[in-house]
This record gives sequence, structure tokens and C-alpha cells, in this order.
Amino acid sequence: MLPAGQPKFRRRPAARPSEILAAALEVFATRGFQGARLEEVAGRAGISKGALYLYFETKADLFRAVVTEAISPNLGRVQALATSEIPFEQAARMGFGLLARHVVTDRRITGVVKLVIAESRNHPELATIWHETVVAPGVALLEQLITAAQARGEVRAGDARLFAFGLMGPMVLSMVWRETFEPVGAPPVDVVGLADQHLETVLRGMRP
Amino acid sequence: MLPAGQPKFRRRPAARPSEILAAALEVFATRGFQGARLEEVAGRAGISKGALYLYFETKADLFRAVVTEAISPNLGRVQALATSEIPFEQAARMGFGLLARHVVTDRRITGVVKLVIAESRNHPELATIWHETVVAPGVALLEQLITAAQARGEVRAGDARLFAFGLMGPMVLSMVWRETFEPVGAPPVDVVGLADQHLETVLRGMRP
DNA sequence: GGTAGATAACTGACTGGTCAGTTAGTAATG
DNA sequence: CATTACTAACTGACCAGTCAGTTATCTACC
Repeated sequence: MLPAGQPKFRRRPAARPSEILAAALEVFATRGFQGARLEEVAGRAGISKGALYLYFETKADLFRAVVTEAISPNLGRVQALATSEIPFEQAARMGFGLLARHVVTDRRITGVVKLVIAESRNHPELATIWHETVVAPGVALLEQLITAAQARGEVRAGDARLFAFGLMGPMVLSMVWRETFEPVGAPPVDVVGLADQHLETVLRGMRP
Repeated sequence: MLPAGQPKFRRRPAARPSEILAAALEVFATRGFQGARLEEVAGRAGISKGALYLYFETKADLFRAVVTEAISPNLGRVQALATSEIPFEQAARMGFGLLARHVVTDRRITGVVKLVIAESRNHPELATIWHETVVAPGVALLEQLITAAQARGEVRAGDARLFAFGLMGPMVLSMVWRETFEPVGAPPVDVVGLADQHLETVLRGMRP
């Protein structure tokens, strides 16, 4: 039988990797690393399983690519804030606005965060990468802003690192909530409202 | 060859279930649900794989038992605080002390929390159970304490639920930190210090 | 501008290993 | 010696990874 109309596949080598990564993110995020079937990833990416292996060597390799690729946009944002020379409260407000509007509400990011938490024992190198490139610099930046503010007398005495954890905690809780409890019918968190009210509360509580 | 001294197993039906659950918790917590091998669980519990099936019908059944069993001690604590009629700040201090000293620092609990987060898509009934029996009552309790305190003028205006999230967030972050980043060499969080400082900060920030 | 290789992209059926769950038989215990 | 807790060898399904063959597309030459 001659193939009448459509060809049965297209050759699109440039577009494949990102399509595969997007498909893989969805599947890994819902099923976890072990539970994800590469045939499903391939199906969602519109190719056969065999073609996956033209772009990624192993399942673990694909997983690493998904998790590390999700870092890059975040990284830019952390560094942008780090280099700016604005006062603490203003920087905090900007950072929290960004976080609430573009990080915690982005399923692609919360999904990867969940994966890093879930697979940190099976793929510790990913936890290491995330810690070194995103988490530690983020905490260090906050800590440094707080220490500087304390030196200027804008913030009361206290462990700067713990203040940083106190600020960030509810944002992490929001991500967990959205990934874990909202899908089973829990009332959604108003992330922007939470960011505003919590920041306001903690800033008050941090004043001398 | 005749087995000379020791018998090759003991019949101890009463002790088995809890030993199996303890072993299963360790394996599930490190490998995840799919990654956990029942032969390893059996080995750690000191029995053969076949014997597992005398006590639990399927792997999923065992997993559910591990996750639901971890709830009971927590539940008692939430309810104990709920029934007490003490002022908000005092209740909060007691609750945070308990949380920091006996919940966030207990690997058996943080491990299960991680599992619930990780497997919420594959086992949504567990996320539902945890939400209904632990999380929602906990949040509701805090919310109710805060609303009452607002009515008495001890706490400023604001969404009580968001205040509750603001309080709890850093405790959740601590659990995630301990499970995810400490094992790959991140500096540990001083959970008790964090609980104290954060509570102090937020209580200040919540005052009218 | 048509067409005949040449080549790279892709498919789909297959394989080998792994592991949840089963069962026939053995050993402990009262 | 009757009962039942337990073992160990087994089975069948599943799936990551492979590969022989197929198809699209590009290039060279007419």
C-alpha cells in the first residue's frame, strides 16, 4: 500500500530536544523517575521510543537534563537581584513579587522542585546541583542583604540565615501545597496574597 | 548438611507487622515507592519476601500502611492543643516547641512527609488522608486561634489562613532541607533556633 | 527542474534483566 | 502430630535499551 497523503514522520532534529524535555518534564513530574515510562515520553513528544536515544543516552541522562534545564531561568533572576544596589525592604518586595508571580505559580518549576525533593536519594547529584546553583546563592544573597540592613540599624539583632529561612519558608510551603494537596481537592493558596501579607508581617517583626 | 545450632527462623507473628513497617519506611524513604524492592524490605525485617505477603496483600498496601501509621502520633498532638483553652501566643510557643523538637527532627516523620509529597500523583489517596487528618485540622486550628486573637485585639487585621501559612512555612522548609539538601552536604538548619526566632518575629509582626 | 544516489532521522519489533506476586514444601511450636 | 509461620524457587509482566530496516530530505549532476 502506498503512503497516500501525509508522510509518517518529519525530520526535525533542531526542534526535538526541547520537545522531548517538555514531554519528559510532564511525565517525570506526575509519575516520578522510576514510574515514568519512556514510551509515554516519546508518545507525548510525537516520536518513537527509539528516537529518544538519538538525543539522550539513558533515562537518567534525560532526567538530569530535565532537572538542570529548569535551573537556568531561575539563576538569571537570582543574579539580577544580587547585583542591584537597592535597600533591603525594597529588594525583598521585588524578590517576593517575582517569586509569587513567576516561580511558585509555574508548574514547570514546582514540578521540578518536587522531583528534586523526591529523587534526592536516588539522584543526589541533582540535589547538589540545585543546592549549589540556586538554593545556596539565594540564601546567601538574602543573608547578605539582611546582614547589611542590620549593620545600618534597619533590622533588629538575630541570625540572618534564620531570618532568611523565615522569609522563604512559606513560599516553599506554597509549592508543596500546590503540588501535593491542591490536586486532591484542598483549597488553593493565594500565593500573591500570602507573599504580601507574610513579607509585611516579617518586615514588621524584623524592625528594631 | 544438618543445621547444627540455631534454628533458621523463629515464628513471631505478633512482632512482625511493626518490624516490617519500620523496615519498609526506611526503604521507601530512600528509594521511593517504585524504587523500593520488597526483597530489601524483607531482608531488613529479617524475613523472606514470601513472608511479607502473610501480613500485607500488595506493595501498595504496605506503602499505605507505612504512610497512614505515621499519622497517628501526630494526630494526638494536634488534638491535644486544639482542646486546650490557652491564649494564642502561649499556644503558638508550645506548638512550635513541640514541632521543632519532636516532628521536624524525626526522620520517620520527615521521611513520610517526603513520600507523601513525592507520591501524591501516584497515590493521591494518601495525600487526601494526610490532608484530611493532619494538615487541614492543623491549619484550621491555627486559623481559629488567630481569628480568636484578632477578635480580642491581640493580632492585627489580616487573613488568618495566610498568617497560619506564614507561621508553618519555615517548619516545612526545614523538613525539606533536612531530607533533600543536608544529605548532599548542605549546612544543617538549627530547627529549634529557627522556630524560636521565626515565632518571635511573626508574633511581633502580627501585633496591632 | 527533474531525478539518482547519499545520508541522516526515525520506526517498531525484539531482548534481557528485573521484580511483584505465587506456591509447594519445610521447619518451628504447642 | 497437627497446625501454621515461614522459606525458596518459580512465573509472568513489564520496560529500558538495541538494532535492522525504512523514510524523509539534501546534494549533485543532467
